[in-house]
Amino acid sequence: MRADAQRNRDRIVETARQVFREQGYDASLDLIAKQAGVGPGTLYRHFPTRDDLIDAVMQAWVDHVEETTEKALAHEGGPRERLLHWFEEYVRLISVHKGGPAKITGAMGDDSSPIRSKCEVLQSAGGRVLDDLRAEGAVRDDVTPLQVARLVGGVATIADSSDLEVGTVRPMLEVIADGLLTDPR
Amino acid sequence: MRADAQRNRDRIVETARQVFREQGYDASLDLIAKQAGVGPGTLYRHFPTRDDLIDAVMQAWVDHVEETTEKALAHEGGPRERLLHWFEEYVRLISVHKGGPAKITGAMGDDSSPIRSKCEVLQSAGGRVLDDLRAEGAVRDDVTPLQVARLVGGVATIADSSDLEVGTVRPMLEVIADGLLTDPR
DNA sequence: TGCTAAACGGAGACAGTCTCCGTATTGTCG
DNA sequence: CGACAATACGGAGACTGTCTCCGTTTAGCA
Repeated sequence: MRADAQRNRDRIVETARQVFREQGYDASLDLIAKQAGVGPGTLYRHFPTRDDLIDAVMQAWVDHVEETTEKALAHEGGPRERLLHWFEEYVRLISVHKGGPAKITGAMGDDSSPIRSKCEVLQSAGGRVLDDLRAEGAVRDDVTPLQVARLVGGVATIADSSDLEVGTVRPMLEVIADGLLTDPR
Repeated sequence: MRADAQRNRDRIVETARQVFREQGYDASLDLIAKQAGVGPGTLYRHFPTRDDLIDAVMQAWVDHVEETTEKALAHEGGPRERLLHWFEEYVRLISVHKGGPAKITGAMGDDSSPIRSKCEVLQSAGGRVLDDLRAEGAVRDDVTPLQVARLVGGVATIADSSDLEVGTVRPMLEVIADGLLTDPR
């Protein structure tokens, strides 16, 4: 890639990161272009669709996901405690941007989604948490990680669109956790 | 209201019902106006916001909700069976139009939403199902009907945006149900 | 230094939302 | 019946966002 192209690409991604954080994923792309000091054409050449741009923006976020997963796996406590801890981290992770929960949860299980690769990190993270608990016989095994992701993602989506406080989701996550755990609470 | 105003209002609602069913709730309002044979100004005078129009369209749907609720309350079977039956009916009800689950679940608990009155029917219906089960001591009492609506609405929202088959949601609803029920399964 | 492939960027086509205001219709009252 | 408010209509157009085309510029190589 030519040097100027690389420079512009970087500026667009950096600008997009800020604008998305402030205004959500449906912010105007032309505005992002202008703010980055490039023409709309340049933005659209680098990122033909909105999702392609979101994908690029998420690169740093992916690292954060991986780090958080490690911590969640090492979390102390009983199965219920660990499961809930992961759920809360998960909601926090996908809610960093407005509209994020819907976007990410929607992309899961959709092989053709441009941001699918990014969701995979999350999905495998959830899979690991679940596998660990399953190995102890703590959670039922007739539910797939994808289904769990959709359950928790659904709650996060509603919380996001209704501007609910993060703490508000806890009781709902508990219901899901209790529905998944095998042993009596 | 003047006779011509009433006539136009009716035509707009009827047209909107069809267009929403075909294209979802984000269909173009100017197109609905044109299709109804009125100017955009007329549509916007009758319905200042999109939600106001959706509210009017939903009037017939409300009757359907009430009828379905009666049946669900009369449904035979154990607590788990009855709860799940209601969940499935609920998902079906809010998913009649594309985008419906997000729209309806988002409006719940939002006192200022124009479509709130319509959601109330659903909410009280859910409350009745839950109350009945609670009276038998079958479901935990530390979870509010609103939280249950959000849990189930979340699943419906994801299913709607991911174009999932209706049958696909059953396992997820089971998790929620099991998380709510008090007795061992 | 000159050339060419690569990249830029902005004008503008297109679509949707929503408003303003001149025009038309309704229904009432003398 | 006829006229005159009050009410309602509707479309032109302002505004915003998406996305493309193509004439112009620039990087990087020989």
